[in-house]
Amino acid sequence: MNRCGKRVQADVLAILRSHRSPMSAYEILGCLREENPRLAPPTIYRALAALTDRGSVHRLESLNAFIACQRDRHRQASILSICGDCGAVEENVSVELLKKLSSIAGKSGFAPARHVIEIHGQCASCESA
Amino acid sequence: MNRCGKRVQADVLAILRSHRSPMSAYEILGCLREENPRLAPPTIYRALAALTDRGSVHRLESLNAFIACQRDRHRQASILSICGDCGAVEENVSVELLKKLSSIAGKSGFAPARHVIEIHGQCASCESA
DNA sequence: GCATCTATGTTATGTTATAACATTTCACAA
DNA sequence: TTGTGAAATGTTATAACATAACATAGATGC
Repeated sequence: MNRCGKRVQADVLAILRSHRSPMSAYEILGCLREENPRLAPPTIYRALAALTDRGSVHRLESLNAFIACQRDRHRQASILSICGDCGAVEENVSVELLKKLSSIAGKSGFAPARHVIEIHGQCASCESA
Repeated sequence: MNRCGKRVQADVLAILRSHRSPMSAYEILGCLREENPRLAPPTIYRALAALTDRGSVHRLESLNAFIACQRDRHRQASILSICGDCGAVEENVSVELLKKLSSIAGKSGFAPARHVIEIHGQCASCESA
């Protein structure tokens, strides 16, 4: 039974792509329940796990929320800038910064595996408003 | 009634300092309830909010957990390296990295206010083991 | 067909966090 | 000294986030 899982993943991704700002798993669940009222949290969380594994979706650790990847598939960690006013998230990638970060952590012998980089602040349009 | 609040904060900080690895709010609550069984979650969360505000405690966003600050008071954001094996957290500060990060986010006009930088991986001693 | 494997569905519950209101404490003035 | 108000804390309840554990359904190979 593989088709259904892919279906849920596609639905979750479509919903996330139609939003500029992050959504919680339960918000996504709410949307999908309009079509299929029997959907339960584990289904959503499984779909989100698959999507984040492949990099199509990013999890915002500091918000407990999710957003569709805004760039081409990249295996590098993203730098996610989160506007506290409008909720919009901007995604950047910087190999150079990740290198520097790894070297700072690596001074003590630490071996980095996953980077979480989130910046809270105000986006350009909210700031000028 | 100011003394009691400070008291709870001091107790929370003492417990966090006696642990090398992060603790969840409910783990802290469990410890403090041995002394005072009537403590409730909001009391702990209020103490943690005060402590994180002053920088004595850091919140690990990707773990929903807390750890005592390992350095002198610093107003800069920390780089927190989290060992997935033993749970130990190492704290680093790098003004240079924060500048670079701010400049990357700032290219689009984003104004950073709070940085969240966490690295999951393996610490030196777990790696060599 | 039927055994078995894996994905998915389903139920229940665990974990994290906070809203809303009650109570206590304390400062300070009448 | 007692009344009043402000601020901290206590208390109850519940919201929000996440997963364990088991049931069921389809696919695949025998």
